[in-house]
Parts: sequence; C-alpha cells; structure tokens
Amino acid sequence: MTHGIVDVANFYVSAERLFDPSLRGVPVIVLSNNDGCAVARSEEAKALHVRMGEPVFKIRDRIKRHGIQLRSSNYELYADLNRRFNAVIAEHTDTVEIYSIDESFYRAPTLHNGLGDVEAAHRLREDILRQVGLPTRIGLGPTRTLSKVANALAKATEKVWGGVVDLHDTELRRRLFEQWPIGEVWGIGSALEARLHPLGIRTTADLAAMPPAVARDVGTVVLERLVRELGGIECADFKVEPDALKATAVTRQFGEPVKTLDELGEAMARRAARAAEKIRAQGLVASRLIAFAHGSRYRPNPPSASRSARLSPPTNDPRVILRIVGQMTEAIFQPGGVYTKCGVLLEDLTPQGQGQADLFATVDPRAPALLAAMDGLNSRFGRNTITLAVQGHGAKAFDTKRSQKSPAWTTRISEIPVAR
DNA sequence: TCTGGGGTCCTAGGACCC
DNA sequence: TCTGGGGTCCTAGGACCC
Repeated sequence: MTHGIVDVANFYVSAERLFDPSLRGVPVIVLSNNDGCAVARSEEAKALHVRMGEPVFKIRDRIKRHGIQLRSSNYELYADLNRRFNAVIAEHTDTVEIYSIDESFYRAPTLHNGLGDVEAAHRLREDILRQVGLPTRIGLGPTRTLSKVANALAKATEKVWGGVVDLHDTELRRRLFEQWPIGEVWGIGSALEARLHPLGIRTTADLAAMPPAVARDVGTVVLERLVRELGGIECADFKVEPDALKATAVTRQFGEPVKTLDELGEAMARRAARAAEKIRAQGLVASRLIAFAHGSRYRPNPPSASRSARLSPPTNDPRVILRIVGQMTEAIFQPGGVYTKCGVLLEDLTPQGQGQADLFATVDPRAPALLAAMDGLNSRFGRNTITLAVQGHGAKAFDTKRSQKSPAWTTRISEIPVAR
C-alpha cells in the first residue's frame, strides 16, 4: 500500500500571488482574521524571520523596512482553489481524502498505468502547477504517518529531490529519521515533546524504536498508533467519504472592543445565525448549544463566561437558537467588562429528520419552508440579505477587520480579473 | 493600541444504575 | 475497626492538527 499526501507550498500566499503578480518575488504575509497575526508567509518573509502566528504589531518595523506586503485572509478564494487542485488530483486517482484547506491524502497506484509511484507523483505536481498554478510537495509512504513525514522531508529537500519523497525504503527511513527531530513529526506537539525528551527520545529514530506498550504508557493510544505507523504498520483509516460534521463553531475577535449588552447581543446573534446557517447547509440539526464571551487575555482580569444548553428537539432554526443565545448573553454580560471576542458552538450534530421526536415540544410546521426561503435569498443575493432583527443591520465597529483583503477573483462575477 | 479560527480524539472523573 | 462490584453515560479539559 502506498499513501500519498499533497500539500500546497505556503498556500495562502501562493493563492494571493496567482492573481496579483506584484506579489511575486517579494516578501508577503497573509494575516489571520481581524488582521492580527501572520498565518502564512512567503519564503522571502520566512527568510526575514517572520514566525508563524506572530502578531503584526510586533513586526511593524520589519514590515516597513523590507516592504513586506500584507494581505487579509480571503477564504472564498482559498476554498475555491482547494476545489480546483482537488479536481486535478481526482484526475489521477479515485481515492482522494481532503484533509485540510491545503492538503489532501490519496492512495497509489494512481490511474497512470505502469508509472512508478514516485514518477506518478512528479506528474501530479506538474499537472497541479500547470492547471491551477499552485506549487506543491508530495510525500509517499506505506502509512499515512510516514507519508506526512515524507511530505515534511520533501519540503526540506525540495532543491535536491524535486518536491517528492518516498519513505518505503527502511534503510532511507533509518538514515533520515536520525536527523529528524520528534517535534517535526505529525502528532507530536509541544506537550508530548516535553514528556519524551527526558526519556532520551529526541529523534524520529528514537521514537520509531519505542516499544508500542511504552508509547501507550507515556502518552495515550494515540502515541502508540503513531509509533506503529512510523514502523510501517497501518493504524489510521483512510476516508474517501468525509465523516459527517460533529460540531461547528463561529467565534470571532471584535474589530473594536465591545462594552455594552446591546452590542454584545448583536455580535452574539450574528455568530449564532451564521452557525445555524452552516449546519442547515449540511442538513444537520444540533442538540447542544454553547455561547461564550471574554475579554483580552493579555489584560489583567478579563471578563469571561459561557453558558450551555441542550436543544430538544435538536434544531437548526435560527429563531430558536437566537432566542436562547439572547438569554445566555444577558446571563454572561458583566457591566463594565471590556469584551474582545465572543462565539457560539453547535454540537452533537445529527442528520435532520433522523432523531427521536420530543414528546412535549411543539415544532413549527412552516419552519422548513421559511428557512429554505431565507437561505435561498442569502445564497442568491449575498450573505445577510435577510436576517433576524436581533442581529442588527449594516456594518458595525465590532465586525472583524479585513482591511487588506484581495477580491473574490474566482467566485464573484463583479470581482473577476480584467485582461487588457 | 494592536495578539486567529475551526475542527477531532482521548481520558479522567462524577453521576447514576443494578 | 469494619463500609461491594461492575457497568454506562456524560462532561470538562487537554492535546493535537492546519
């Protein structure tokens, strides 16, 4: 068995460069929501030591001195490009598993008869570059974990090996693992790294040599599986069909801090309405609702509170959800508090019309038609064409800032590029 | 002044049951 | 002094990922 993983190099930056040639060859960073942190960096920006997740205000001088270009996140664009490069992968294999916005697993052999896995991977990279314009790297291995490690090694060795690394060969694994720190391995975060170091486990070779029972003892069954996978034994499922969504969240920092119950109520209602919209789009209903609001953790004694409730019967009706969120907001709000973020989570999601009916609840028989009409209008004429009154209307100071956003080049007819 | 958002999985421990 | 045993279910919290 061969597992492959394709990842797009510096995806958000590569996406921005696709439609804005002035960004090519210069340092670029793409910012998180609210234009707060660097979440993607071009190679030139990495060379200037801009770190992942670094707050923008801390690197203002470097941005100015080196002319680093900034862009707000443009998720419509990234989601559309994700669809496009996965369509190319699907031309090569019928086993694509979309893993994240910029990575997809697949299984070899691909549909190229007679080509070796490595040769076919090079062909796939070329096709994605030619058809979509995005640079990628591919890792191959007998397990998903090994393909992820191979992918990381493909980044590090791109100049030598051309962006494809295959870790089937145990001798090659042995050699490379000696040099590869465990913190770089998929599944080893800072906490596990800190527990493993005192045990003398520092390289991937050390990790792969751990007896599985010891791994389980030090960590959990997750670490045990990771160690087995490093040894070439498959423990993870491959899923062409994505699992149904189990929970969803809409949480945002405010553009400007919020100090009144009215504003917090509107901000909370907007997030709740968006969360309900998201699960309706998937035909799901929620059984559990959580709302929270808090101040800045970088300030002394920030306000912070949350409330949760069961939804019975499970629902995706914004009228029901917003009413409960409104009550929760009143319970959460502390007068005098300065709030910087709030959010709504919907959990225990199940397919609509499948759950047990609630004996004592009355369900509005007209709701499906009403909600379908709402969603139809908002999808046709743009988000928030029609909303519930408690969401307020128009742009507000507390809305998320995206001051450097590029146009929706590929998904909105009014914003497509013009060629002269 | 300014510090992202959205997921999944696992475990420990409490509540409850017979 | 001595105070059962074995389950299930739920939740909070931690860890990880991109």
